[in-house]
Amino acid sequence: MAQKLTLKQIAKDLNVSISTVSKALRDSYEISEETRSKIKDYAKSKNYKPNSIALSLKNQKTKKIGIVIPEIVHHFFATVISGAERVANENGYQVIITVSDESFDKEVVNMEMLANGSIDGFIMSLSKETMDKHDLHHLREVTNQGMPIVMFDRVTNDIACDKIIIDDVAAAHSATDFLMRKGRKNLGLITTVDYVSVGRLRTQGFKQALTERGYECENHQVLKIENADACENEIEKFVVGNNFDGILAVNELFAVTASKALQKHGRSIPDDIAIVAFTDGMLSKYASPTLTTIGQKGEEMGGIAAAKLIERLEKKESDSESYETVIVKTSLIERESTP
Amino acid sequence: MAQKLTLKQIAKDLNVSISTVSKALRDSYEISEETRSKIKDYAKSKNYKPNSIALSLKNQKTKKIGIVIPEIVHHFFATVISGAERVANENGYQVIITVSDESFDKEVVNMEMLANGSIDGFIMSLSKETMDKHDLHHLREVTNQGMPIVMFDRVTNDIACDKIIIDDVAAAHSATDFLMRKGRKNLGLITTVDYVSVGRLRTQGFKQALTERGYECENHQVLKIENADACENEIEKFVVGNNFDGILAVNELFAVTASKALQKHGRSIPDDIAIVAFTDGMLSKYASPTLTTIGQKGEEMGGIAAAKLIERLEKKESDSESYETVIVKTSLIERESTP
DNA sequence: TTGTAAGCGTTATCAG
DNA sequence: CTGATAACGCTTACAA
Repeated sequence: MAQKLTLKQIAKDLNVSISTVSKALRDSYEISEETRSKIKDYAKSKNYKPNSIALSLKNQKTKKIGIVIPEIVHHFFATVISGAERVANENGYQVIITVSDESFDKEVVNMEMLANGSIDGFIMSLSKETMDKHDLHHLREVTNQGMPIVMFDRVTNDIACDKIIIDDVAAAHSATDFLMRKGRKNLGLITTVDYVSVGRLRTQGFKQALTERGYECENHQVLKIENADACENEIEKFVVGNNFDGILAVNELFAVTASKALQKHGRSIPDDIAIVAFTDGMLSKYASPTLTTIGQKGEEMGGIAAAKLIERLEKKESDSESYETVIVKTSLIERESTP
Repeated sequence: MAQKLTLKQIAKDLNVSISTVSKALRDSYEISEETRSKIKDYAKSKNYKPNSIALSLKNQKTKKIGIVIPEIVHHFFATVISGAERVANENGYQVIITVSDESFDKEVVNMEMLANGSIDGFIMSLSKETMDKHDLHHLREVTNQGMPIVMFDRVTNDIACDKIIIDDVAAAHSATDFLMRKGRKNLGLITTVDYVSVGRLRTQGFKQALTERGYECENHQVLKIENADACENEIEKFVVGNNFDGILAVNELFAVTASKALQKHGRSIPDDIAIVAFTDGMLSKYASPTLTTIGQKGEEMGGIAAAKLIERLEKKESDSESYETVIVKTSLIERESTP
């Protein structure tokens, strides 16, 4: 069990000073060709790798990015991580993941742990509880220290930072429009409670599309789900008890649940009732019938978030205190659940 | 943008020495009640948090665990991360995630990066390519340095480390048995190529169960999928072209694909043909019909892996060079795809 | 009770 | 061309 090789050890083994070793390995012109290659050969043969912790301390940067998400066992967030990880790696960064479990307290604790020098910046999506309480002191503390944050999906305008979102209003609007163009007139929306920003915005887009076409959007056409784990009965009652010919759902889970409930009651999809869902994940592709979805481009959002963050980390600080909001285009992926 | 607070800064602000501050904050008996509370109050008011990088360097331990997995957008691996992250956090550790994308080279690079002091130990599942080439030098290098590895799911016996697996042979055996007890006589297996350890072992369990009951397992009863991204046609041909009344699939994706192909050809599930799949994920719960599965307990495996690793990290080194293999019990979750 | 100094592994500055 | 020294932030003998 060979001890980890350090500059000191190499210096001792080769009877030179530590700084000579350091310089030789970094190809300094100050070191003679001879010693340089002697040292480099030795280092290579022993597979020397500089200690990244020491470098972090010295350089005051860790080359690590903290990702804070509400959940990891969730297709959308997993794709975001995937995209962020890829771009981070391409730029010599690594990602540290923490999960808030939709809890404000866990979000605070996780961010405090990471902010103590472990990382250079954050990529995050707010927990439900944080959005509900709207307590953002932990985020302010981080930005006040000069540590940049890039938010995605569930964001807030009350923190100075870059944001990566999809245009939820427009996407919901165009999906609703799509259903109406297919001749559907009685539309139902299955969404989340309003404090979840994406749910609220999608609801807004849905309603806008309806009123623009002169439909009134009665309250009973919108179902707001508080707890996704126990939504089955609610959704069944909603879709079966109303005379819809089209459904828009803000995520796959709500959509599949609705689809199954409808089929159980003998309704045919898409003939009797069409379904469009947000989030293009596994369920949509493999449900029966397959679901028409609005792709959320998680991979892309994650990649952009990482790129933005790294860009900010690497440019001379102090300049450009202007933050940007990137809106990632969504696209409708038509499958069997719409005619 | 307040600069990050350090001991040095506190010492200067309060006109004491750095070590006095350090000791006071750690409640050393050496420091007088008065200075101690003065320092602690000040630190608290300014929200001082020790720099974790400096601590890592000093203590030669990072309190970080590296997780190396083949894929992250994959329900099973996501659950493993979730379990590992939870247990790690409970013990004051954080997790750094890297993804090999099933590539040997990426696995090597990722592990080398992390092994340079960034983490205290690894939790990992081998990439397909690594299993295929069976080149394990990067793993040996890590263990030779005295850095522990805990492997899960896709493991090898050629590295001295703890392992967390399910009993794939037994699970496949009992699932096959289950189908036979339901009166099914013509069974098909959809599995992966043999170098993926779990695929090989599950195939073995399947065959064992058949021969024990006196069936011969002809080759055409086993379909080995090389590339999961393009398996649709292969699976369709296999399940439709043979006269099966039962199918065992080594993952959900193969199972759902088979299910849809069969339904397309007018076969009824489970009446004409029953299906059992490994991995209890989203697809199984929401497919039509819902799938009977063998739960793989990813969350539990991740938790055990983290616990084992942390246990090894925190016990006096040198002792106990004996490694353990934990076999996590699986359970059959019966749903609509079996009678 | 407080402070000084060495050390963790690096790099950078400056002296020899 | 090579080496000693300080610094990054923290802990801990040891000195005062």
